[in-house]
Amino acid sequence: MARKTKADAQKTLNQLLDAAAWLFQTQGVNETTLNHIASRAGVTRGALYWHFANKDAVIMALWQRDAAAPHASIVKTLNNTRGNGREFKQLIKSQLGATLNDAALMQALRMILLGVERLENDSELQSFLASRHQQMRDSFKTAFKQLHAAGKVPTDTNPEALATSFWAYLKGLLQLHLEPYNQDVDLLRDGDVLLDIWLNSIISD
Amino acid sequence: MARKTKADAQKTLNQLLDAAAWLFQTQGVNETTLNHIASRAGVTRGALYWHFANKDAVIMALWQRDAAAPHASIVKTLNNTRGNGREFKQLIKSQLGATLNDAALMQALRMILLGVERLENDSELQSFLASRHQQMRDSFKTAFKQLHAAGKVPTDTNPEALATSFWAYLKGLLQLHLEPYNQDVDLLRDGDVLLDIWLNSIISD
DNA sequence: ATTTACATACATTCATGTATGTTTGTATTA
DNA sequence: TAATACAAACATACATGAATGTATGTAAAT
Repeated sequence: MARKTKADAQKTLNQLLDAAAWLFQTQGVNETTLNHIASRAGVTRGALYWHFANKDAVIMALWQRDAAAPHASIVKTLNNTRGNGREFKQLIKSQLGATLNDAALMQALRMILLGVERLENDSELQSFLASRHQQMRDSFKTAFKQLHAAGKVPTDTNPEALATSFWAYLKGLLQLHLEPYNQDVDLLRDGDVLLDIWLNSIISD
Repeated sequence: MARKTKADAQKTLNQLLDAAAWLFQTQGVNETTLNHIASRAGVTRGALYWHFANKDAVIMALWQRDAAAPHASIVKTLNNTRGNGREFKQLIKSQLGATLNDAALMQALRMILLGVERLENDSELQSFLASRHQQMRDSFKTAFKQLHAAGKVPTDTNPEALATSFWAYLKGLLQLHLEPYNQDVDLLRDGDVLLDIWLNSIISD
């Protein structure tokens, strides 16, 4: 009803994003309606439509707030990787640990890895997500090219294939971790072991 | 309008499933409505509701028709694996190839790997899919226990962890293959190479 | 005074589920 | 074997609810 101060408005915006993140995680993205989000944030859809154009905009804003910085950091780190095997392994494991412990980031990841189908949609969100995926894939490619040049990975294997392989492995692990199906996969507990299975078999120190 | 013979009814049932599979693949499961399915099958929702209780029932019927047999075959084969490394690798690669070339099965897989979010839903479909996942995971566990007992995998690593690792890898590869994001991952072309990266690094002949 | 930051109200569309109607295949009976 | 009853295999119609988007109202900050 009453107009809020600019700080208050920013606060409700964050409350909307918090509500969205929580709902996306607990009931899924597709099952979450704008009314759910607004209600849980203690406002009406009017407020939501003031801050966001639609649901896709909420999703992208969530990414910007919670995942953009960590994502950029990881990409940058990977791109700066020298061909040091031990360092790379350490880096991956610490980054995974940090990711798993960042609740907001994990919610964003869950959203991306599990929550978005949208094939033909050709929406802005679609290309938005595609570009983030591409950034990660590319940074892994350059990292593995470095390792390849330094002779830390089997030289008879295409470094791009290795990058694809590891990227698939990472996504698969996160998938298992996030899926409700199997409760026995817990990366917080077994992440290092599982990563080592791939890393130590492929990359030398 | 008119009543059909029993064979005709079975035909429309299959047409409904075909339509559902096509739509699930091209527009996604969540975006596909019962009306879409019925229209594409050349009938009305009345026919669909005659054959299926709801959308979940359609999904499960699709699995039964297209994926149940291959799935059971793979599970059985894995469970019967002796600790022969070379044989296991060959088996995996041939099974993946057969899977990729089975269009109907791939549609079902896409549905399962990409198309179903449904977390809290606690539906029959949810537990249905969970049980198939469990069957696959379990069969990989027994296979890797055999390989472990035969000394074909690093004996200092828990065979269950190896099974989880490979299962994650497989799911990740299929994910990359199916996702619209990256067109450059094609398992039909690179599947053997990518599988070998993991298999040859972990399993000895 | 004007614009911000919402709440409220409205219009519309769409998806689901169910109820009912209709035709014809099929079994039953005489 | 022909008439009849029943049920299968749908189509049609309806009732309902939910979600979206937009338009409008409004109180306070600036």
